Amino acid sequence: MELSKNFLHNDAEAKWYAHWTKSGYFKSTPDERPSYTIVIPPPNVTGVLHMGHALNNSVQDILIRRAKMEGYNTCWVPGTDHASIATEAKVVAMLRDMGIDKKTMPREEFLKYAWEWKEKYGGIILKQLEKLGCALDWDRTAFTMDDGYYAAVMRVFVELHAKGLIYRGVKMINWDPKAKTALSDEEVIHRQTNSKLYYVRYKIENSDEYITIATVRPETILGDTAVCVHPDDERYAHLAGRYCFVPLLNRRIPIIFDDYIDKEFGTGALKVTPAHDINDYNLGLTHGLPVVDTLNDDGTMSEAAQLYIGQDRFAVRKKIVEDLREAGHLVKEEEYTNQVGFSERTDAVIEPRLSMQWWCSMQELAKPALAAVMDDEIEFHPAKFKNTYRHWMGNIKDWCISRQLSWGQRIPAWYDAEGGMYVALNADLAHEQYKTKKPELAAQNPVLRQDDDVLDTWFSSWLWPMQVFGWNENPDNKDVNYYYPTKTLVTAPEIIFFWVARMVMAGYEFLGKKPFDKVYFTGIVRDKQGRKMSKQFGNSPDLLKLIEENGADAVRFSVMISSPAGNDLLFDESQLTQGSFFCNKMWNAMKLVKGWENRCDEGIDDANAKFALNWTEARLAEVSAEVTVLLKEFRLSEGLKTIYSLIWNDFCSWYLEWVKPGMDQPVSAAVYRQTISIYERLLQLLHPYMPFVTEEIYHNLADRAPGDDLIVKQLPVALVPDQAVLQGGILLQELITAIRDTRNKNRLKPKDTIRLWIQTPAEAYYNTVQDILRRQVNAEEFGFTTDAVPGAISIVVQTDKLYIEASAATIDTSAQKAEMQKEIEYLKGFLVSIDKKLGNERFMANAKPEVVESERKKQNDALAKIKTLEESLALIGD
RNA sequence: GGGAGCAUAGCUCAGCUGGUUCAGAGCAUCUGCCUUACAAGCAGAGGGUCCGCGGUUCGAACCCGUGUGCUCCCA
Repeated sequence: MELSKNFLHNDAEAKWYAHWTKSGYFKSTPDERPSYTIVIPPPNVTGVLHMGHALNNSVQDILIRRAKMEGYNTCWVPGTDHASIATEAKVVAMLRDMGIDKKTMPREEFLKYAWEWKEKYGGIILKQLEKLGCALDWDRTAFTMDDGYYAAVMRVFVELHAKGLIYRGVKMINWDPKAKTALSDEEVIHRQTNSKLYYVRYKIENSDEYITIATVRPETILGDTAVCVHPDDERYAHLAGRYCFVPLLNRRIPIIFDDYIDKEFGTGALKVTPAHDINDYNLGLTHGLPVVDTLNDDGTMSEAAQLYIGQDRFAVRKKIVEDLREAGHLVKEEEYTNQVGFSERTDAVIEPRLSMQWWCSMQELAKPALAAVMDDEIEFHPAKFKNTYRHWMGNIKDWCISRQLSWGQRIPAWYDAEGGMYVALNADLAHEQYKTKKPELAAQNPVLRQDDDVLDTWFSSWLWPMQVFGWNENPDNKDVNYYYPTKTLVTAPEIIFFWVARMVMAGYEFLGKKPFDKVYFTGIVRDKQGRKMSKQFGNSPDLLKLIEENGADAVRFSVMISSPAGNDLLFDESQLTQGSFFCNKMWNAMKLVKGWENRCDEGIDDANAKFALNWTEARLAEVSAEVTVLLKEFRLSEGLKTIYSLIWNDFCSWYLEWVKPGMDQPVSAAVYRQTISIYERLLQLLHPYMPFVTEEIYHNLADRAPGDDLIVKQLPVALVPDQAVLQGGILLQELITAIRDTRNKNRLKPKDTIRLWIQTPAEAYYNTVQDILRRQVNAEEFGFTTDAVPGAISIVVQTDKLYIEASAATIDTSAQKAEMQKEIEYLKGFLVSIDKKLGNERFMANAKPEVVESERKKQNDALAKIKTLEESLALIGD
């Protein structure tokens, strides 16, 4: 078979993903092996794959593939989230493009369109995960609006309601005037905004005096029902019991006193608008103020505002300032920065609004969920997020779960004509309740009206780790028992409250068990300038294009290599080239090794190659152990760096060069076989990170029996590396590098040969490596000496002396001397610091014995080396 | 306002339990090589006030305090 010059990622990716799927490697059914389960953070059904997903899903895929190799029965469950607000917005927009107004159609018809939209576009993001190579069990694909899932949400609602943990009530909520729905606190993003602070004066009743307030929202003046000052504020003490008038409306409102007021802010007088500010609302409750709701649900002024009715709040803000100015009520305005809440989904400015909504009481649910994380029954990685979690959980507020939308699980509450309410799993059961409660009226069989609202999407996704395994149908089923609790949740810190915390609550509340053992929080993907990648910014590259052009492995490599555990990663497209270069490097190494296949000779017993083999085996054992630890600690980026360096430096740059036969020379069959074996294990180590290229090369290295695929190959037992062998390898590398450096410094061309003489007490060692050494430094002659070689360049490696003779060299003895002197000086300084330490009583008394021992060793080594260097230096002459 | 985190080579970051063979990696830079696996490569090199200041310690990039700058979360 002719091998291509480079690794061709497009062919390999399509081929191997199809093969893995066909072979059923992604599928999982419970068996006798231990399970390793991950549920995907369900991406938004409206979404397309972006860099955040690439990171998140690469991490999950790495964990899953590694677990597979460790013998676990792995199950990675895919799925999507119905994303109430976002999806509804998309469908409404689609209808508008078709010339249809959502308001004109009944709910059922709208839902029909929504489902059509979902069927058509909802699977796109999952398809894209295939391109990334994700080993997902596609047969288990779940959706938060599936029938079974829907039923689970209903049950949870009804149960929590029965326990009194879900209730209906009027409270101040976050209103999104664009989506026309309530939002939870978590869906509001606070941003610092440049605003203006307007000073407006209110006339005092029966007086020529005015009281001046400061506000950033002058349009809410129309809803004012009091002016409030601090009881200790002497400026206003004389106004006790007095009234003033709302400008433009001349509504008579009281001046009230409350120590909530900050005397320093503005004028120390606050206008109170209970309908449109949470703090004002609370003041209103304390002081029994009326509530005047001056806004409609779309952010225009309501009838109650009396003025500007039907006009948008921001237009009115401008207008009312002009009108106040004209009427002589505007005292001054100044620049001011404040925090303004925006809708996470629509980016509309949030209106605090009093509204009847459904609430989930969180305090009780939070207790076990908080304890589980604090006690590390659920481990957070990195652990710093425990603080964030504790803080939120400790100050938890009730959760507004109703949304004024159509797309989502409709709230299972029914109302009768008299205002009675029946919460039940379905309409029939609601009717049953009605009949029991009002038998006389029920005889007429009236229609009960179902609540129009749907539930917050997170009220369904908090059941994700349970319900994807059919918890609602039977909490004791085989899948739940086998896969739950899941092993690791991989997600972004931004949804720690939205989702992670609530899943923990749901897990304990409904199943009595945690939903996952560990949570790994990835960083946020940022661009080169450090900005968070987002659609709005347009700084997120087209991931599918990146995969198409560079290959999925290169994309995964670039994302993982720059992704330190729990820290943000700065993504730079130039990192992609490093990934594809790496693929290519491995491809070429394969070509080299394959080239030996027909040059094998069973008769060759190559002692030097044996040294190389032993050393590489030891390195492989050493690094494998390191990688195991790194992966366990979620230090995936470091793991990848470690493997990268093992393959590129140790295997390609050292080992392959050491065992490479000369031109047209035969190669020892044993060396060939073991090289293949080593390469296989290297590929296996890398496979979780870069699945396609490794599988491709694995199959190119040798003919494989059906089912012998890298993805399912079990990791070999861990071996303990031989330290002496490792040291021998390091010495050899130092020798080679030192001699090459000397060659460079003396302007020897690569083709110029040298004669090499070694003065060492360890000749046996050199005998095992001399062929390698000679070839690597292009030495035509090699031998031992007990004395200095006149006219040769002398260098010291560790404590051995090397003499290099080269006819082509123009030897620069002064540079050589300078270098040696420099090193001697350094070593002497080093020695002084060690002597100081060893001579220090307190060091000797306090330091651990092994530290003292290592200092002694350092001392001896330094002394020996100084001695050698000084001897060499003396021989150089002038 | 409350909390968390970060500051190490030109850039991005490692550096676990304090111990000069520990100041490191990758990229970038410089020098020499088209050596038949790979120029998408090979070989070699240079580069740092470990943010400033103070302290603890026999010993500090690491621990403590403080200042400065930046980032994030919550209100």
